[in-house]
Amino acid sequence: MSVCATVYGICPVGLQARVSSLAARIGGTSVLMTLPIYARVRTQGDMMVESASETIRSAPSGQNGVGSLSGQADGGSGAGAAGTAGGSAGRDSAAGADSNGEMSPAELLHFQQQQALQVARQFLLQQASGLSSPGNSESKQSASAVQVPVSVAMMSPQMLTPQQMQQILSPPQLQALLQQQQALMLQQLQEYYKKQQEQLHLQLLTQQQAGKQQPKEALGNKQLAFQQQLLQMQQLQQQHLLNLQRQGLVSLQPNQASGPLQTLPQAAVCPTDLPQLWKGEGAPGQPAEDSIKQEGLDLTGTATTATSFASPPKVSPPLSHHTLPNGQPTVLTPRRDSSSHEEAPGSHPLYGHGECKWPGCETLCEDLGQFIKHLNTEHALDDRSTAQCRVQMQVVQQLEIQLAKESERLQAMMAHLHMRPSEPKPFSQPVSDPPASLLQLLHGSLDSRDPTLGGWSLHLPRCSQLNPCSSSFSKVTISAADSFPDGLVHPPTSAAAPVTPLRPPGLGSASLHSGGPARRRSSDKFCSPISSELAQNHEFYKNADVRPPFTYASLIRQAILETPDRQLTLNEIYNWFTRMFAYFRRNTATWKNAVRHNLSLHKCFVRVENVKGAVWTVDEREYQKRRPPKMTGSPTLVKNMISGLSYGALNASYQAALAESSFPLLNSPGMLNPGSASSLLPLSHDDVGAPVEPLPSNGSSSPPRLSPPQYSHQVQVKEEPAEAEEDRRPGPSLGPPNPSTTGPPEDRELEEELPGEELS
DNA sequence: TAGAACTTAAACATGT
DNA sequence: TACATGTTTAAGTTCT
Repeated sequence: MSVCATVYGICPVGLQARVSSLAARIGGTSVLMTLPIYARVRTQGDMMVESASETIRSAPSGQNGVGSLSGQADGGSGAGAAGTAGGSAGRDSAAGADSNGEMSPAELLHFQQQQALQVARQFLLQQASGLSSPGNSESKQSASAVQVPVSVAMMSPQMLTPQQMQQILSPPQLQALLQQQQALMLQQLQEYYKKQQEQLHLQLLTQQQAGKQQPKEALGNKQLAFQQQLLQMQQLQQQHLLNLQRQGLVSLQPNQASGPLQTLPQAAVCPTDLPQLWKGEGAPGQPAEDSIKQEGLDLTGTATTATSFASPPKVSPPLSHHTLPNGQPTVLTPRRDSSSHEEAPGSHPLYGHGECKWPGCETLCEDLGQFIKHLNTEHALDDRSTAQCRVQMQVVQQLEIQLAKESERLQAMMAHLHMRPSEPKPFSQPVSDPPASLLQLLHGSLDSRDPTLGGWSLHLPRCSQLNPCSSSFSKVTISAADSFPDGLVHPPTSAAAPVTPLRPPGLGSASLHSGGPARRRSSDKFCSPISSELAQNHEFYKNADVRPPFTYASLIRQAILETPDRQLTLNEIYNWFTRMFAYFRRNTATWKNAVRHNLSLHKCFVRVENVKGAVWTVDEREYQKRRPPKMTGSPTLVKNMISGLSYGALNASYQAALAESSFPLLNSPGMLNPGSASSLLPLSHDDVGAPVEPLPSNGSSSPPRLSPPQYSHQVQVKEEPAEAEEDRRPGPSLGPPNPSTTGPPEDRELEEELPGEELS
């Protein structure tokens, strides 16, 4: 049996130990884990984004942050060389950078875009004769401004961690949503990139006429700018693809790069002339032969690009390199993977598949040495290289901004669709994603292009940068094949079971800490419809060695309430635990003691002498009473708390909560009117989804001795001894209310004393 | 930081 | 005596 660990997810703190122990428990069994791909590694690209001018000086190879995914096993020599060159270039250009240092990124980008247009103009002027103008007709229709489709937001689920999404959505919903996202994204991506390319093409065409007066001298720089603009688009595309990958929409394994990836590039394939322009323009300093050399290879057919995109790296380097329509040295994920496989240690971030991956270059280099030579000659310190670095920075920055925006939009959408309007809290206080961490995640996205990361499995270690728990994660093997599009690993077992994430479905943020003892309290205490969750994920808990995200008390209660007569012997409770949860089948040592302990400790469990011995029942009133933590004061406070608690409940059992399409807590009169707890409905909210029989029938049908002792009055029979005991206990409880003097079971004592006022 | 809730472990008592 | 059951205490963790 495969073991599903509950460790994935953003576990704020302290899960590490748990994870470790869990990992230990899992032992030799196959482990499926869902890990949020919270890769967070600061790459050169990141740095560059952070400080533009600085980066130019120090990270000339920052383009890797976006483009080069090929292994950088050796980043040393080659990168070092490039770095040196670029570094000096940056230094030299520092003056230039400083000169326009006042320019904001947006302005800079605008300026660059204008530059690109001018370049295109000039370039077209120059090449007017040789360049056929295909797509004249099509160009007109795509004159709309370049917009990032809304769906882009869907591509950055990093904004919402998988956990958050899980908390918000039930597994089926989550899956459905993800599927929709996938379809929508792919579709929109296709349209988007098509538009982008068409627009660029249009720009070129339109400039053909307008730009005839432009002086040729500025051509070089403007070509560069245009190049950069194209690069931007390509990188955006890459980013989107990466996001897709992160979501699991795109397989992590190269050989799994199937449908989505294949369709995407196909659609994204640009008109053949565009790459030609890209190459044909040939950077001023770039040997014409280089550009010409490659034109013929990749730009000939889109079909080729499409196939090479998804196909394993066996494709000839040149071909594989033009997987992206733009003719850009694409580094799409499949290729990245392949790169990681193929590229020997002695690779360079700017060198892969026998090509120079400098933006727009793609010069074929037989070996690293030749590449280095090429790098030093063609991409040496000059204005062009510097500008390209600068643009690369801007690209990264823009991508981040864009991702942030779209991710926020996604959040808002999710909030709107799945959360109560009255509950903005869940998003206002995300589990782990304040705006800052949003950027971190965004960084992570970009970082994922870090060529040093051989594969996506490397997300694990990087997780540590977000969460201290990750070190444990790294011990666990993550199988990409096991990942579902929703980014979760679903329980390997029980095909019959609902699509449940590996993490106990009800495991929200709270259960992430489930390693920890008290984590579940919010879930179980506050109306998590444990019964419905158990009903829905019965198979999961039954088969997966996952600790249920409920407290012992809630589980015991559930066990008891599930029986017709609402009473169980201790042994039956044991049996229920073992029957329902694989976890308790394995870890027998402690939990039985804990069960007994809880039965004794909590006042809500009442021992009833029965014919066949002692049985345990639930005093629902007491159980409800103990739920709300100390709450005093104003109704608003209470309301706020309820709101917050409902989020906790959602965390704990988002699935069940959504299934019920309402927040039990909010709907529970008992909760809203704690004072009326005594008038609790026969079935608490927890029982909403439970297959509990009608009370009367149960009561009547149950053995005579003690009619359903579910409620206090019923329990009285057996409670007598208990009460008597309590009476005997440090007396004050019955005398003048003096909680402080109550005996050890404060639980019972205290609760007795603040029945109504507690929440009023 | 304190307190509450929870888990875990253990000692002890009682009954079978 | 061994085991199951039940009570109680204490320590530790996590969250609020």
